[in-house]
Amino acid sequence: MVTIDDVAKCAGVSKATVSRVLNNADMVSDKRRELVMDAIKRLKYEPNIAGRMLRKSETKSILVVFSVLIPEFMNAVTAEADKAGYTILFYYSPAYIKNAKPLSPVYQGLVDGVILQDVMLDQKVLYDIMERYPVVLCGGVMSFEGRDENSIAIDNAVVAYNMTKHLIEKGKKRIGIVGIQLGGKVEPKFSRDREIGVRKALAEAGIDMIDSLKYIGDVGYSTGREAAEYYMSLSQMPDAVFCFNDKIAIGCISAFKEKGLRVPEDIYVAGFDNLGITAQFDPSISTVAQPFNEMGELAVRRILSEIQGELTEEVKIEGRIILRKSTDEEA
Amino acid sequence: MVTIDDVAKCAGVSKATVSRVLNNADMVSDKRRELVMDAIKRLKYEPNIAGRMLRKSETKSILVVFSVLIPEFMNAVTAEADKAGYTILFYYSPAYIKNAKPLSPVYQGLVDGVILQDVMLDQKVLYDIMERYPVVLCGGVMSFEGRDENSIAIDNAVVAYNMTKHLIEKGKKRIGIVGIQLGGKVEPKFSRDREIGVRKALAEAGIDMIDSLKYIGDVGYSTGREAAEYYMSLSQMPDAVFCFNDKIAIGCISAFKEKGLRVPEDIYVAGFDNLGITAQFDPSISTVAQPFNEMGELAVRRILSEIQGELTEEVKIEGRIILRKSTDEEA
DNA sequence: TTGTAGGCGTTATCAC
DNA sequence: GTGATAACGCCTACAA
Repeated sequence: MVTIDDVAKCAGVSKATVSRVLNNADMVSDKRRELVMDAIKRLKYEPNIAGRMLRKSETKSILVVFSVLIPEFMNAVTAEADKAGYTILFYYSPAYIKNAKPLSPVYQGLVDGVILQDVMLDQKVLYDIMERYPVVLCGGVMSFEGRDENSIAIDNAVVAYNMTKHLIEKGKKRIGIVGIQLGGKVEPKFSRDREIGVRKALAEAGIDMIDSLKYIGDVGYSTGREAAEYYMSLSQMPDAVFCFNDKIAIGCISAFKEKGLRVPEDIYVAGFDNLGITAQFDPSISTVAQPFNEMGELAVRRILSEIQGELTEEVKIEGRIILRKSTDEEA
Repeated sequence: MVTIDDVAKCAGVSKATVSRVLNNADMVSDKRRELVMDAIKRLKYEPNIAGRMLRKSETKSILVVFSVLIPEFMNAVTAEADKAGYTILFYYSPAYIKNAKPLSPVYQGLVDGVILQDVMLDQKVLYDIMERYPVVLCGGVMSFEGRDENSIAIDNAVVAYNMTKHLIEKGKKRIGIVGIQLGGKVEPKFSRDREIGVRKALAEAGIDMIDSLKYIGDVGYSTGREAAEYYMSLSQMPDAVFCFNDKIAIGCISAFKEKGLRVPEDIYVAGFDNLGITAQFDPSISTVAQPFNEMGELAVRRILSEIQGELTEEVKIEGRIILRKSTDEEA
């Protein structure tokens, strides 16, 4: 391991000087600063986290706990943190965490803050973490009571409302929704919000939401298949199905097609998330795109401002509906 | 923060004794051990990780650098490490890394070892990391010269050979392949290996590989679309296309379908990776499944044995071809 | 502007 | 068995 001593020797200065260069103290002569920078590069030196932590109780790294991989988000988070000299570490976790066990790195104090992306925890565990670190929530899977500015998500009700309005304008009246349950039990906030949006659009159009057309299951293709089978078993099928994620929509469409139903001719199906595959699928799938780039950047900026005790401006991020063939013959 | 000193004072012993109690050294008298345990409980003492890390230069965590998310792999890695009391941290990186910048956690002494999953680095950077930490390679994206037991991947040539044999048995003779390039430049080892397998199967069947039927591009749907367009522009099209990943296969099939070509009736298409979507797609897609669970477990066991300086037995893992409609009318 | 020195909390090596 | 003590790598008074 390369230490600050090695750098100092290599650059022919004292380790205090090296430390000063690292910490941007500007009372270092340009000449020595350059010497030091050179040595750092040559030796590929990076300050040892343990040493720094012990001394400053600061690690310059942020933990992102995630349950869903979104490359765009990961890229954005990593890049934004990098700008500020922070390192992002990812920790993979199930979408729903009941106890704190899966979060050991959090408790080891190896990071300065935690971003929870698409992870739903028991409120007690959440508050326990929040006592130790700044926490930012991402993805709308759960809500903070109070600290709403630390919750980063699109307004799910609004986009669901817009999508539903589109279906209604296309003449659909019997709209089924497929909601999401995590760990076979809990419906995350974003799913409940989307339902609220759907109901609002229906209500405004004077259409009754038919409760029996709501199906709920976990994330994944099979939920879509089950939903499709359920709908096909009804005496009167829905004329459109709004699935609360794309995998569900894909499973749903596949099951319909296998039984000879045509999408969109016989029934509309919409998804959510704008996975790459939705543009490739036959039919291409209407869905909702989230600005994952912005979300990642925002999450990092938010957590850094918490860590550094500053305030940031409130930024709104918005989902955008994308209409494709599965809900629009002419698309 | 309560330290080991506080505990020592509270229990009326030296901190050395407290440390011994904590580290299960059994040369502590029962009487003092109890005293210490009592104090620890009363003060809610938890050893400071930074201190321990600094002293032992052991972090009990492993970094997994990945460019492709495979939930099965991540689960397996996390679970297997957990068994041994290790924590897995993930670090997201592009598939092809030219310099060491994206690997800062490695240099910060945050981890005891590194698993590189589907990440291709400059050889110089790789060797540099290997000088500092045990490294295990996963996914066949590059090769170790020498240390082959630390390279975990299926035998890509063999499965590609098997898939090609299947195509040949189905009567196909003009077989196109779509290879993979990372960062727009480098063809990873697994792609080259797959080509070797294809060529071998063709050679054995006495069929000439038609070089103009090889297309190469990056991972992703659009490569498949480009390949399809390329093939359709030829005076004589291939009768089967073996794409070296599923996204490419999907893009390829989509483009064919849009031009009115039917898969499998007019042309066969096979993929690689067994993404969930391949079973849902229309037509369902023949592909190769990799045992990601085993790979994850194996990778962790391998790296732990490196860290602890033990030897493990050599285990072979194998890919498995899965035949579906896209290469088999009756499937 | 630079270097020296002390200490953050822990464990390991000594003596006793 | 037990207790002093010396590191581990870093940052920051303080002295020069």
